[in-house]
Amino acid sequence: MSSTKKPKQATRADVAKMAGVSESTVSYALTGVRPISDETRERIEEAMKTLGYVPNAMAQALASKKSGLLALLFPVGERGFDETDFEYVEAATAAAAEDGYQLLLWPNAVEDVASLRKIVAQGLVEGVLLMEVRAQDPRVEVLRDSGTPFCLIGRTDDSQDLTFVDADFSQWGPMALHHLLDLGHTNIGVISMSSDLLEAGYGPGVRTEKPLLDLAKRLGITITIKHAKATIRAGREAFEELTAEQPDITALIGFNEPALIGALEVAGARGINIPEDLSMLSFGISDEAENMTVPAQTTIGVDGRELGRMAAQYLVARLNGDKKSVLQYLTQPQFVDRGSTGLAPLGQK
Amino acid sequence: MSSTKKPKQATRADVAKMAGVSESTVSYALTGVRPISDETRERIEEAMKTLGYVPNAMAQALASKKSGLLALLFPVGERGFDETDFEYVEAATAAAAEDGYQLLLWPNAVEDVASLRKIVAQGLVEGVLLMEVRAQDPRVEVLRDSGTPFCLIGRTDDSQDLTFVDADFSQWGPMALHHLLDLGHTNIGVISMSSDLLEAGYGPGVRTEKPLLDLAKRLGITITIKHAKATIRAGREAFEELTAEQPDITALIGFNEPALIGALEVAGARGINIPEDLSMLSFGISDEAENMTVPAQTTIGVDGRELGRMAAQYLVARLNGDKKSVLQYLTQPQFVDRGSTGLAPLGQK
DNA sequence: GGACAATGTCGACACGCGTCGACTACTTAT
DNA sequence: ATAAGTAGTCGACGCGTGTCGACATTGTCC
Repeated sequence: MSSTKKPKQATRADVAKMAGVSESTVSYALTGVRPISDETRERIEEAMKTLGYVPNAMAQALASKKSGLLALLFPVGERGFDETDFEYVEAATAAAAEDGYQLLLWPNAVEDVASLRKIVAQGLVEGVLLMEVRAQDPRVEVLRDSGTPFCLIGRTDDSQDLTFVDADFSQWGPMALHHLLDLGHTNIGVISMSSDLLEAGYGPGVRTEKPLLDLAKRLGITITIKHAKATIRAGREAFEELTAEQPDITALIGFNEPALIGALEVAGARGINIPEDLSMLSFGISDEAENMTVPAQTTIGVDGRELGRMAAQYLVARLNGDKKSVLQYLTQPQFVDRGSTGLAPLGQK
Repeated sequence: MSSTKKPKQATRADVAKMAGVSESTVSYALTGVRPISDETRERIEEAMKTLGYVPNAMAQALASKKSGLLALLFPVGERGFDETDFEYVEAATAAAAEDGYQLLLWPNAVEDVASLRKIVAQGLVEGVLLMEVRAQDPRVEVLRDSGTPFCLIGRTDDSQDLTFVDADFSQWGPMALHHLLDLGHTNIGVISMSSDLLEAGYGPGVRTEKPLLDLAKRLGITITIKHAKATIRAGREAFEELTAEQPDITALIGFNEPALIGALEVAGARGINIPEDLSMLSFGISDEAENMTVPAQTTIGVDGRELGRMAAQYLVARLNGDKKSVLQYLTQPQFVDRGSTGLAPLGQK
């Protein structure tokens, strides 16, 4: 019967005693800060193995002032996690691990500044990764004057002094318009994210729409935007409203994955063929989401893995004392043609 | 210019000095373990406030052997997070917070037993919550003989000695069958999750299918199961195969949200009306997902919040020294009628 | 032969906190 | 008046590490 008693973790003292050396020698064998003879090292390592010794994380952290922990502030009660989020969480975790750091997802509401302040003050984590950053984000201020290194995934309006990685959303609209204009589309509908998110200053929404609208005006393209919540149902309604208002649109840009699926459903039910009758182009759909829409969507998006990896690396750079250099990174949009766009049906050549 | 210098955190010594008391007095003022005069307490609290004192988490943990941290092992490289997962993560976080614990999501692959062993050995977390539990899960053994208290969300095949919360999946199939049989359905299709998950021993799949098939045989109901990956595309294909093989099915049970959406799309395109031509019933769709399907689905599922809350509470109970009592909880299935089932079309009355 | 550096090891202390034992100044029961 | 508490406080120590200074040993270069 395997008793589930508390198997008291062996300590450095135990290892030292068993190996017949002093405690500091054990330390140096572990860290390599000072040379140790191969002979002694072997004895120590054997003792560690038979005792199942693992250094106590908290004692290590206390003594060295380095916990090896990074926090990824994990938004709760918000827009849910989509595939892209997953991608960069995974990539950031892996990148942090490569540098010897553990990345923890710390559930925390965006508004809960008090908890955040306590988290960084109690010194458990060495650095913080912030996602779902808003245009004006109260958390940034807290982090800034806490002295804790941090890196944003996204950015605030006023971020020239900050460390961040973000997608270059300003290019998404123009890139999409040029592509569609080349195909002859001059009347384009957009199904974007909910107005709530925009008003809260959600970066991807804010930064994308304006350049898109500005360029459309310059190019003489008619744009009609519908904002929808991130549900299939909302997407259906948005598509119906959109086509009712503007029956002549020949192309649709989607920036809201669930809503896009809803739009596709309605289009399918109406016998609208894609791309023959209607071109479709989606923002921000990840590779994993490719199978989530039928037909697959031609996409302008971001490499989530790249973002996550860069974020972790920037943060680690700050931890390693790089206080001076500007660490800011904007990923170029990725255009993936999956055949959901084609020549405009009226063929104005 | 707000300098971003390291504002060295005040320590207990600083507070003691400013308040003119000993360090231990500061401690007792904080913990209340021993009485402190109101007068001194006020001086101390004022000092703490002006110094911005927050106890150092690692020192506290080291001295008290209590870190106040719980880990929720967060599966990476797996089936993604769905809405229900979110629900119980959120609920568990909240429940843990109520008992004074922080719940961290610790990204960790299910197979990465070595990391897990290190995590619990280094003593950073006091307890562990395990999700995505498999029928045979190597992590359980590691936790068991590490002595770290843990609680499963889900269970293994051999879990009579373990602490867990889980949905009572064995009831889902029978409940669904009785409901459908009452409506006159005797030929039922099922679109379930991918075979990969089942073979890996993914509990919800395994525990649901057998009772469903057994009861169907007893009742003389024809069941045809298709396994599909969790994508809309796979759901479309599954539905097409299913209806090709069994053109006479009058009801469809879905246990795979994305695939279900795909099935709905195909059904819609074929002009199949729900529930007039085909009844549909879904397993495990959460309230949040209600808007993700059109029409909304009649559902047999689980209250994710309840699960998460119970899991956290059970774990905390173990931490508080409750070693003896059996802490195991199976949630009753929740039936929510959203009108997607109706009388079988052939009307065998 | 001695000066010097490099190698290998030990002891002592600090990190910031929890907590035990002891001590003082009272209060209450005897 | 004495014993027996109780409230309030202090000093010392321990938690398990990292790391600095000191020391002994060995090798190297003139």
